[in-house]
Amino acid sequence: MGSVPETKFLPHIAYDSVIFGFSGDQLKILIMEYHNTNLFALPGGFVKLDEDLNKAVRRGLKERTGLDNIYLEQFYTFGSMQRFQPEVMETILKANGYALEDYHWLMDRFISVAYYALINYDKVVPQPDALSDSIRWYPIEELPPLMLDHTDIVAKARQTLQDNLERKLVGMNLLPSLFTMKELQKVYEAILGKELRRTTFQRKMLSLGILKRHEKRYSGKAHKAPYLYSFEGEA
Amino acid sequence: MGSVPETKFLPHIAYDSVIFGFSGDQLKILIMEYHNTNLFALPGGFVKLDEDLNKAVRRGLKERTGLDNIYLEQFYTFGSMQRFQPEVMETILKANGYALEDYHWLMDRFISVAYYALINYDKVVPQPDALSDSIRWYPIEELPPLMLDHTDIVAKARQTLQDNLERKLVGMNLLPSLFTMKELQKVYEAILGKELRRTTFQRKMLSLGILKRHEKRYSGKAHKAPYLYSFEGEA
DNA sequence: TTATTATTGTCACATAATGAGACAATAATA
DNA sequence: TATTATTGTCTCATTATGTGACAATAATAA
Repeated sequence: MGSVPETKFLPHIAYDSVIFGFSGDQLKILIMEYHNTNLFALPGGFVKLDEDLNKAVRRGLKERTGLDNIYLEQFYTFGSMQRFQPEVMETILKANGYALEDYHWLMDRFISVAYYALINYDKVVPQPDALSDSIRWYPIEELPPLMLDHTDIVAKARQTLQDNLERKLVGMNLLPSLFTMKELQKVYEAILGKELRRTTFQRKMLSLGILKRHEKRYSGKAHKAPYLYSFEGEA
Repeated sequence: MGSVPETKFLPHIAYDSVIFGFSGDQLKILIMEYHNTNLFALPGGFVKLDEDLNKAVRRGLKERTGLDNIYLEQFYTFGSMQRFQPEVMETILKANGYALEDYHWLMDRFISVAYYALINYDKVVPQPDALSDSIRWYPIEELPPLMLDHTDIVAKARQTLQDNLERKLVGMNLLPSLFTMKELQKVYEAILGKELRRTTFQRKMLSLGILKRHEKRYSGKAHKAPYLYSFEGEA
């Protein structure tokens, strides 16, 4: 759930986004907290009457992250009756001083189309919306209790990300344009939730032929400096 | 699009189903034709106000195929503005003698959640609905022109089926409970749209440890009879 | 200047998976 | 009894992956 409408939106249809970033060797996602409610939720929003669904999601992502051209993938649409809990939205609206009559459409049943996004953590300054007083990164393993079925949505996003890890070149979207092999490996490990063998991983990545090798990065540490890489087509 | 409402449905939300069957070494899907319109479409329907999305789809599938407990997977939600063509629905309603005023909600914009189903061809007697005079199997390679974005929906269904072929044990759902290795191979070939090596395929399938071998099938042909197999847990 | 340390890039070998063909077994027919 | 088409299995080559060894090297310590 997200911004309160000034224009008209399609009733009963929402989207939620699981926005992944990578920092400190951890996979993280953006979570919002609503004013004075102790309610945590995925960033989401609604679709304008004459707006493409995908466009609506990109619009919302742009508002929240400031980023265009994000890697974005729709992965599931949640439509069970269990997610219909009007008292939750009522709590949020009341806590923010909105009159229920004006926003009654928000307390109807919603079906939510869920997307995940992969972004470069360092490029983002998360922006809360009108109803939430904070939006910040949480390690995927240390999420607060989320409202409605948002915990399920996160779980399914992660599963999909794992399934797509080889098929689509997912790793690249979570890193800056130049990175070391070790950093890339850490991304894969964070997504899969398990450790990988260094030599096997390195051989595999190089054999794909999608990495371009650049000069070394001198880290200041007492050991051999690693090469920097970029993905072919970037940098 | 599908049955005309007697009870109330969620506005703006529809589902479409790509129902796969396998017959004559070909992958086929069920396509409806609307009365007197020359319009072809995927079987679909709407969600009751208090009904789970997934339940709604199973309900529709049961009506159309007579089958319960179908293998069913949601794969994408289509929400572009391009799919909003009220004149198409107008044509269908007029051709069926419905008053537009009574069904105006059908001419609104719809977002469609798409599912694919895998069923045993021989167990199905397709049932048309109130608006369509026919529903029948078409080989996936020989579809008539479909209305709206249904051609895209079919293409995405097939792509998803291919992607899932190894990860999920998809083949089993398209065959009767007893089948030969060659029949199983034909299913895989039809889904992938390419031929596979007999010996490699056979070795692979047997190594999975999910096939149970039964007595041979004597086909009456002048050659060695193949074993019949079932999937572990069935038959 | 030289040894030490941690990490990197690469190689070598073992094991597993897959591609490709050979061939015997066999059910019906000639 | 020979022939035919197809099946089940085997073998060998090729490719991919698991696992460890080892030299190269950037900074630090001696």
